[in-house]
Amino acid sequence: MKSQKLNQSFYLNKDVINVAKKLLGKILVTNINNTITSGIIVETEAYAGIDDKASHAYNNKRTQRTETMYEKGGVSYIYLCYGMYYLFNVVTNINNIPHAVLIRAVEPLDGINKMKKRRKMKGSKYNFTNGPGKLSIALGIDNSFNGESLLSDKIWIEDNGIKFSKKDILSSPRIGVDYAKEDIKLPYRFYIKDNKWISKL
DNA sequence: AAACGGATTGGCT
DNA sequence: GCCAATCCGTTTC
Repeated sequence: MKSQKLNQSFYLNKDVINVAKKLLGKILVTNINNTITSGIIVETEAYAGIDDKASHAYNNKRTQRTETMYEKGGVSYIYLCYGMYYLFNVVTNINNIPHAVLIRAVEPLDGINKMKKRRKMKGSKYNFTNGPGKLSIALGIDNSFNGESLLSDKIWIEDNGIKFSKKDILSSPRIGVDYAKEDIKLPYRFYIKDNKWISKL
């Protein structure tokens, strides 16, 4: 099967949980100055908008930062975490519904040497895309990608025909959202069983 | 194997 | 001023 860029309708899906699961096995690609780097998405988290206490858009919060999430599905939402990491999210649903999926880990595919170089790791023994901050550095994603269309030729997601069976898709509570009160426990993190590139068990 | 602290800055209470 | 959708090198059990 020929690799196929995901189209607008994929991102307009109104069920962000379903999109988070369907993104597993898809390929996240960046093209920066004609350098292609990519990875297979193996870990995601759904953030379900205004009713989700873990979401930046909880309670319909609109700020300069969150405004990107209110856009029509199919753009990227990038924000700075802990003052030093740019995390990549896929905006979903229709205009004004601020749903998003955080990509937490990818399995390296194309441009592996380039990704290692961007990560500036000493030696080669380290995983370099098994976490949301790491994969952004590896793929060259920074704040300039905020609001960028996923139908563009700078960053996009494609379907290579990879399919995981249902029993290989596991769920858990989301990582690092201890502030989210009762929503801490929601099983909105999805990842591939036994995949060595996920951020943690 | 686990625990800890430093890096570094935007966005709130 | 404090905390955050993190990561890494170092220290301690």
